[in-house]
Amino acid sequence: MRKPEQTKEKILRESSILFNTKGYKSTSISDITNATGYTKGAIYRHFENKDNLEIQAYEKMIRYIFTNLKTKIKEAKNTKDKLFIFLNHFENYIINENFAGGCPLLNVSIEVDDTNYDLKYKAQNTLTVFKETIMTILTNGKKHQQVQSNCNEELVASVIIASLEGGIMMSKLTQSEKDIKNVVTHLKTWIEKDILL
Amino acid sequence: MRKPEQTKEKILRESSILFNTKGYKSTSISDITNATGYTKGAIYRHFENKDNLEIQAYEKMIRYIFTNLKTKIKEAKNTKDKLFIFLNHFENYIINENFAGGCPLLNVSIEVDDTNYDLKYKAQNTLTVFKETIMTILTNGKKHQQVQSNCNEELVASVIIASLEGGIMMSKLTQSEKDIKNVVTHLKTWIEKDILL
DNA sequence: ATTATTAGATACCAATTGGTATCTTTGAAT
DNA sequence: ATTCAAAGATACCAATTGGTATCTAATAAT
Repeated sequence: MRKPEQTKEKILRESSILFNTKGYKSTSISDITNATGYTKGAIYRHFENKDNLEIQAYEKMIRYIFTNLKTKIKEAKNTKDKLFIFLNHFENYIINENFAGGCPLLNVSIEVDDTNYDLKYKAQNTLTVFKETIMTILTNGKKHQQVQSNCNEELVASVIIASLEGGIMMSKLTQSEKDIKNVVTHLKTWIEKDILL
Repeated sequence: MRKPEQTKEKILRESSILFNTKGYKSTSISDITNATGYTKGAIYRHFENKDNLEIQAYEKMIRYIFTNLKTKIKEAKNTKDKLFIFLNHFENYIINENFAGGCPLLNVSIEVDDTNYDLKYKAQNTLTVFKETIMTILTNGKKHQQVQSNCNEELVASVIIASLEGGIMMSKLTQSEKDIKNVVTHLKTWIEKDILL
């Protein structure tokens, strides 16, 4: 009962967890063979090399995240709900058990240097999409008279994402939900007071 | 003309740069011999093992940072100046050329897992000191009627540090000062409006 | 000047790394 | 039932890893 598609999926699934917890460079091929039960032969049949596996694993994580996030945001009716869904999503990197290792974007951003060209490029793209997601919510909010007209979308996007990512870093380090919760609490008050109408 | 003290200093100096740019795990002993011009023999005479070198290098960076930061904060007369010095310090991780690799705390926090016990402990301690620095400024500010009496010091400390670290991550990734500047701009307005009296 | 000590260089080590070539097994098509 | 391409296992490879043992050279004490 051989199912090559399932094999590739399992390799991607297990290596994603390893990459996002141990780190990309620190995860060896043999770590992945141990986790999956497959051998090198199986891995190198489905992936050109380790770099390629890293990129596909990262893309799979991000695709999963955005799929979830975008549908939830679409379902939300007003600007406030949409923004709060965004906040809750990041809070979940710490609160929710099945996001082992925290935010994939944060992890890759810190780990990559100029030698990891492709992975860095993917992460840059992720950040752009995150920022644009928030900016679009705010711009649409303005149109529907739900956001203050003097709101600087780009600045707000920077601030929201930065706070959340930093909060995740702090909470992961201290193994406590305290900091990310402080951040989310503050962002919610700030949004209601200074951004929404 | 052999100066063992200087040798150790040079090894620490060069490896600090490598650890903070390439990453701790990704920096090999031979990277360090190349950078310093010394050989393995010299390194292992001064440092028990690589883990120990990593820790001493991290501690040296943090000690340097806190020494600078604390004197500057002490020199500042009022709460606002003290807090702004803190912000400017983090902004410098991106703006200033001689902070290659960004914030050592952020880098270590993301890289370590449970196997890097000592380094993780050091980073946890760094974060605590950062938070306490801000909280002390705020508490003293309250005493001198410069900070609003309902200010939640712990929350403000979380938010300031999280935003700054996240901003650094974003600016490092995009190789642009935009995000960290957005964050600092916002924090300054927020502090003046909602924290100071 | 000789000696003792220590700093640093050299030469090695086993283990692990990513990667490849080859072999065996599986399952679908004939 | 046989054939055949593809999936995955096995066995290898050179390069690199952190680490050690040993050797040489430099300095300080005598």
